[in-house]
Amino acid sequence: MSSVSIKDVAARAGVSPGTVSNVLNRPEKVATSTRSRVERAIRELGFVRHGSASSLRAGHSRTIGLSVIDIGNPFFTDVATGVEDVASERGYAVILGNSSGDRLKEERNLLVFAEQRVRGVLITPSDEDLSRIDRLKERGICVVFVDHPAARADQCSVAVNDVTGGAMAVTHLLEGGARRIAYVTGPTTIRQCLERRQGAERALLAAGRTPATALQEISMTAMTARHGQQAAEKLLAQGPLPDGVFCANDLLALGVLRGLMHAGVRVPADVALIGYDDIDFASASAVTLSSVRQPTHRLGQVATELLLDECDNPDTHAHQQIMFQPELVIRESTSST
Amino acid sequence: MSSVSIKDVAARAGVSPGTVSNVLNRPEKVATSTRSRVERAIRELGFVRHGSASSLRAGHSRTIGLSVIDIGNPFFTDVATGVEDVASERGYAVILGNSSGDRLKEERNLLVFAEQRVRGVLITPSDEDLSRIDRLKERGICVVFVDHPAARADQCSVAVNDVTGGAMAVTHLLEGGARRIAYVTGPTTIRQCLERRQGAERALLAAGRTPATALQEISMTAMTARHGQQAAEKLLAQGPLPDGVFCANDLLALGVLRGLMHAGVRVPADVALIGYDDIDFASASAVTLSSVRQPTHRLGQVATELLLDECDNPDTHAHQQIMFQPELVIRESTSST
DNA sequence: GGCGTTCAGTGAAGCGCTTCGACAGCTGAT
DNA sequence: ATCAGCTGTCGAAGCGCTTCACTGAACGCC
Repeated sequence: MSSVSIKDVAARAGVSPGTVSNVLNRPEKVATSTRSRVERAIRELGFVRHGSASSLRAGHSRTIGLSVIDIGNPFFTDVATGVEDVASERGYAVILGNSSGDRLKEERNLLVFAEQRVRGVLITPSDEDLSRIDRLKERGICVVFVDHPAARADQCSVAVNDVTGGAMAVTHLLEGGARRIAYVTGPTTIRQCLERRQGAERALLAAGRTPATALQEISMTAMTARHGQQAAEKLLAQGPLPDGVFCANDLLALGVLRGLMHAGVRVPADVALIGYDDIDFASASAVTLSSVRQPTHRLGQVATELLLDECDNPDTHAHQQIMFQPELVIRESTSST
Repeated sequence: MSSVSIKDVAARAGVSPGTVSNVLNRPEKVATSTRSRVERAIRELGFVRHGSASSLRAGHSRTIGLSVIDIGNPFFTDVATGVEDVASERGYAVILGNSSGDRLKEERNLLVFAEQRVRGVLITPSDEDLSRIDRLKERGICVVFVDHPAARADQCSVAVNDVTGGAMAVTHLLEGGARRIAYVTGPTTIRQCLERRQGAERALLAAGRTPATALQEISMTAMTARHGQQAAEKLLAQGPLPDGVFCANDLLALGVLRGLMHAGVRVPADVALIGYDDIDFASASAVTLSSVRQPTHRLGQVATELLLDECDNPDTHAHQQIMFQPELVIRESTSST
């Protein structure tokens, strides 16, 4: 059973193993008649190239590693499908690693990638210490950052501008007539949360407002719907309600929405509400949720293209730090009409 | 640069390459003092075992392939994390393949798996023609079905009982006092939709009702929130409202909820509503959604354990077709109190 | 002291593939 | 007739590892 090797194919086609390898890897070097003879033998024997042998000899594999923080998060899922699309189209396999934000797990994943001698790695780093990334590069493995702008010019990255996104959201609230705005966010150690807040402040300044007085921040320990509901309760308890609420992600926003509705607050009539990420469920809630959409799928595609370009053309490759722009999605929760 | 091989380690530790290999693979065969000397050399040189060379020689790799229908679906995402957990704990890498329900893409993924000589494959088959699965097994690659009960005894599988789930949901509606029940479903070609309906009918019969008159089916072309909302509009247009609605998934249910609320129908006071899958957002909606939860994460874990057992102990391994039971999750949308 | 036994470690063979220098056969220019 | 320049194919070397038959040394035991 099984294990048809290149030799068997060669014997059947009456050529040498080297020629079979040429058919596989540089078909243009082989005369048409020989080629079709070999191809027939391959089909007849059901030959499948042995990837390990191939990459052992060739010195590189046709796999890439993808290490993300949480594959359960729709954001990363979308990124992953983008990666998968491009990779599989180019004949690459994707090895998935989920770090759960755990430094140790991430390191273990990177080790697995190194053992598999992946061609390159796509990674959303789980923290700012990038020494382990350098170690990969010393090994000759290309690395592209995903959703993390590279600080260095010798490093590709793709990310989405969170400052712009925050500004868009708050500008939209202001244009809808909001005066006092609350920013419901997760842990302030998260870069995205911080930058979205910066954007919010920038929007207030641009509208001639003072962030210190016009913006109230509610920081929660996690970014789930449950925490959003708690945030709403906090808002309700704290005295006069803001008339616009910007949440650092949609889950928080859905929680806030639920909390406000339970208290009889009307959205958007009493309070306008906007989230971030535009997850599927933003358009499924009782009051559909305005949000800021990121080109997640494209993020994965472009990251993969950059990575494969860097691998295939190490000399001509120009490192790029690509920053995508988010997009405002207006729905019922901010449409006061 | 880089590329520290087993030979370099051997030279540094003053042993033969074979001994280094033993330290890596059968540490108990090596004297403690030698072992620690080798381990130090490994650390000092930053040696990383070459997976391709290893699996070429050993005849099998430490990777498994996971082919799912839609990694964007939270169901599969949860399964994937379960798989990843077990695999990475046992030192296996997971190669991800997304078929998007496309037969061709699935076949391409399986080819990639075969080239990588994965140890085994976990697959949610995208259709019922399983000949390509047999071809894999001829190659000596173990296969475990995920969310698809195997019809054959020589094949492992894990799945969740959809008939039971459907019955649970409808029994719950009946116990809450519902008399006329609507089943909002997706395309009737989907096995899950059919079986959940069978469960619904079984529950009605058990309660002494006639499915033909007590159950009204609304079949939509897709299972999204938008389609759910359309289903609600259909229900509203069709005359007397049912007093219980069972949806084949949560997205449909959220759409129905939204459609009913917009029309001023109170949930659960006027209509009780239950979904399926217990996605995160079920507990985040304006009226939290009762649902049927499946042990998705566990599904992935168990599937992987079965697979690795079959790989590691081909002789003693007993094929199993495991059927998990779903679990009822009661929330506001069915709590008439 | 000779003998079997166990324990540690050796080293060569070879997994299936790619690569590259060698070479045969041919064409067309000299 | 000779030769340079191709094109197409061959075949051996070797990628880094595991495996296994083997060698020595150490240790009782009669």
